[in-house]
Amino acid sequence: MNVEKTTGEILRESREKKGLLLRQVAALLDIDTAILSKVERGERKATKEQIIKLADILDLRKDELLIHYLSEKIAYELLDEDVASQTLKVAEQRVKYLKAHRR
Amino acid sequence: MNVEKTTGEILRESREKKGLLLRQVAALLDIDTAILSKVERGERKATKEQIIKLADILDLRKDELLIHYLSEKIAYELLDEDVASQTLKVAEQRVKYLKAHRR
DNA sequence: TCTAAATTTGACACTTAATGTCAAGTATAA
DNA sequence: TTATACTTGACATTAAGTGTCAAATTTAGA
Repeated sequence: MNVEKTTGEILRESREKKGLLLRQVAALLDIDTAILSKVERGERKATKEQIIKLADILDLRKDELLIHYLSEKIAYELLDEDVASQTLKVAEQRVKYLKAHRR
Repeated sequence: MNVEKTTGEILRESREKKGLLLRQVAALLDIDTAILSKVERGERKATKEQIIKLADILDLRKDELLIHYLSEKIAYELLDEDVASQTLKVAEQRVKYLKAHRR
């Protein structure tokens, strides 16, 4: 997983590679061009639903894009914590525990 | 790190061990008793500031409690994703990358 | 048991963050 | 140029987070 590119960069590159305009993709997402522009430049975050649609529109692997997007979101949430790495390790254990003990 | 207890359970146990009342701790946090009750029972999330104050009030290690709290928050955010574990692994790489390349 | 204190519950108010639109501005390229 | 694409910033709307209050319930001691 490429951790050096932002989700926005991936989206922009993919869109340009397909020769699509912001306007066109935004229309498919049913949002204003301005938002998509901001998403691609990292000024705004997309919603999960938009990411899923974008994967479809841009022929990207849905799971990969989702992991990219979610991990970026979480990384930014924790970036200012100096316990960030430990938190993520514990979070992994928690997820494992919670999924096993699903009520 | 104990991943089987919720943050709320830890807070309640610690408070009771000290013989403090909800009313008393809530007053120190400057919130209504109702909120603290809900936090301890997992019906509401505390804020980060409240967690830090609680560590002080209840003589808990601040970093440990914070990791507990943050990891729980993140685990719940991802619990419904079937890419949860992968996301957390990638998030770790991201944090490492972002911290190294801090602008 | 009685009853006072502690806790829980739910309706609601307030604030902040997220998500979006719009229109005017800037950049690009034919 | 000038038309098209993109960006910017002010603002509106909506959703989520955080809180209060008062009534209901539970708990524990006399």
